[in-house]
Amino acid sequence: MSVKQSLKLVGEKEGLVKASRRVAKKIMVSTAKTAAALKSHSETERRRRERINAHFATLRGLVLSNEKMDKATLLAEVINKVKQLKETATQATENLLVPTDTDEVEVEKLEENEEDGSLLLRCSICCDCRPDLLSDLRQAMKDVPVQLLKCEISTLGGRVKSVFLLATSEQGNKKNSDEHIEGSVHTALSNIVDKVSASAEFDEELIFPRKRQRVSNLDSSCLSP
Amino acid sequence: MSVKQSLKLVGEKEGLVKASRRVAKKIMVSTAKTAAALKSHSETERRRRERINAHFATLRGLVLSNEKMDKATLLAEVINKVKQLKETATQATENLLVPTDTDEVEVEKLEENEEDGSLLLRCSICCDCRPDLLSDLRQAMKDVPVQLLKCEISTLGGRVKSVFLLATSEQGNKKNSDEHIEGSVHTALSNIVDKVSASAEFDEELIFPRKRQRVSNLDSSCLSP
DNA sequence: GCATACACGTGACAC
DNA sequence: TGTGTCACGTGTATG
Repeated sequence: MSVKQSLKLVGEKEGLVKASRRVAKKIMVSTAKTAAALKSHSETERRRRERINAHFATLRGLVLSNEKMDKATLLAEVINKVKQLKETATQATENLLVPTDTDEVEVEKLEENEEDGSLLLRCSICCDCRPDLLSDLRQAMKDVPVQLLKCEISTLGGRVKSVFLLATSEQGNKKNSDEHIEGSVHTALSNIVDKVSASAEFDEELIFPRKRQRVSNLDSSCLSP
Repeated sequence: MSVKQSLKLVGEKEGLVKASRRVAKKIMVSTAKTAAALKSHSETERRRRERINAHFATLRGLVLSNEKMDKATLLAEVINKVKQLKETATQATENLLVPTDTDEVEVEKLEENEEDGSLLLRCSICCDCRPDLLSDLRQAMKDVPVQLLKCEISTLGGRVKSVFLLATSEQGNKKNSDEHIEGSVHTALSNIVDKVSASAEFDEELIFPRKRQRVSNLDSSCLSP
C-alpha cells in the first residue's frame, strides 16, 4: 500500500491528513541533519515544559492548596490570591495608620443596610500631634449621631493619623440624612485639623484640666467600646 | 512505496516511528466514529488551552508588566509578586494592629548599630482592654532605658493591641546589656498582661484619679514624641 | 541559518 | 463508558 493510497483512506479527516503530510514530507527530506535538529527541538521543548511546570508546582505550594489542582483552576486561584493580597496590602499601607506629611480628612461609606438605612463609615484624620487632639476627636464623635465601632491611632515623627470605623444610628431612614451625616463627620474632623494649624500654641494652664477630663473619657470608651 | 518500507527509511528516529505507527494504526481502524471522537478530542483540548491562556493573559495584566513576557518568566514574576505581597500583607496584619484572642508579648530586634551598640526594637502587647492600661504602658516605658520612636494602638471587640518602636540609649555598649534590655522590656510588658488577667475587677473610685493623671502624661508624650 | 516561544493534534491515563 | 487533563513531538512564526 503506497503512502498516497494510504492517505486516500483517511480522506476528509484533516487532522490525519496533516499528520500524514508531515510524515510524507519527512520521508522525502529526511537526512541525518534534520533528524538531529528535530531531536534537539523536541528536547528544547521538553526543557521549556519542565521550566513552566516547575513554576506551576511552586505556585501550587504558594497558594497553599495542598490538594491536586487543575492547571487552569490553579491559575484562577493564583489570580484571586494576587487580587486579594493586593487589596489587603494597599488597605493596610494606604488606608491604615501611616501618617503622611499632608493634613487630610477622609470619610468613606463602606456598607449600607437597605432595611433600616444605617451606614457603616470609615473615616480618617491626619494632622500634627497636639495634647488635646484626643479630646477634640472624642468631642467630635459626640457631636454626630454615630456609634464608634473601632478606632486606631498611629504616630510618626510628630504626625498623627487616626482611623475610625463608625455606624450611623438606625433611625436615619432618609438618604438625605445619610449624606448629611457623612458631611457632618467630615466637617467635624476638618474643624479639628483646622484648629491644629490655627492654634499652634495653646495655654497649657487652661487646657490641661479640660484635657485630663476628656482624655479619661476617650480612654475608657474608646478602649472599651 | 509501502507504509512499512517508508517506516524503514526513518529508521532510528523514534519520534517519527511513533508518528507513523499512529498513522498506520489510524488507517487500519479508521471509522467515522473514531474520526468524530478525535475531532471532539482535539476541540476539547483546544478549549482547555484557551482557558489556561486566558488566565495567563489576566495574570499578565495583573502583574502590570505591560510588555510581552515569556510564559515561564511571567509565572516566575507572579511567584515573586505573591511572595512579596504575602510578606507585606502579613507584616501589615500580623505584626500590626489586629488584636488577637490570646494574650501575647513580643520583643524583636530590628536593627543593631555596630558602632555604638544601640538597638532598634519592635515590641507588641495584646491583652484585654482596661482604663489604666495606657498609664501602665507609659510607666513600663519609663522603667527601661529606651526611647519611644513610634507607638500604635488598636482595639477590637474589647481587645487591645499595641505596637512600639523602641531605640536603646546609645550608652549600652555591651551585648550583655542589650539582651538585658530586651529581656527587661519583655518582662515589663508581661507584667502588664499578667496584671490585666489577675485583676479583672478594680475599684473605680481609687483608680480614676491616678488614671487621669497618667493618661494625660501618656497623651502628651506619646502623641508628641 | 539558528534560537526561542507558542499552538496544535494526539496517545495515555484517570475517574 | 465518555470526559477531562496531561505530556509529548511537531509545525511554525519571530528575532
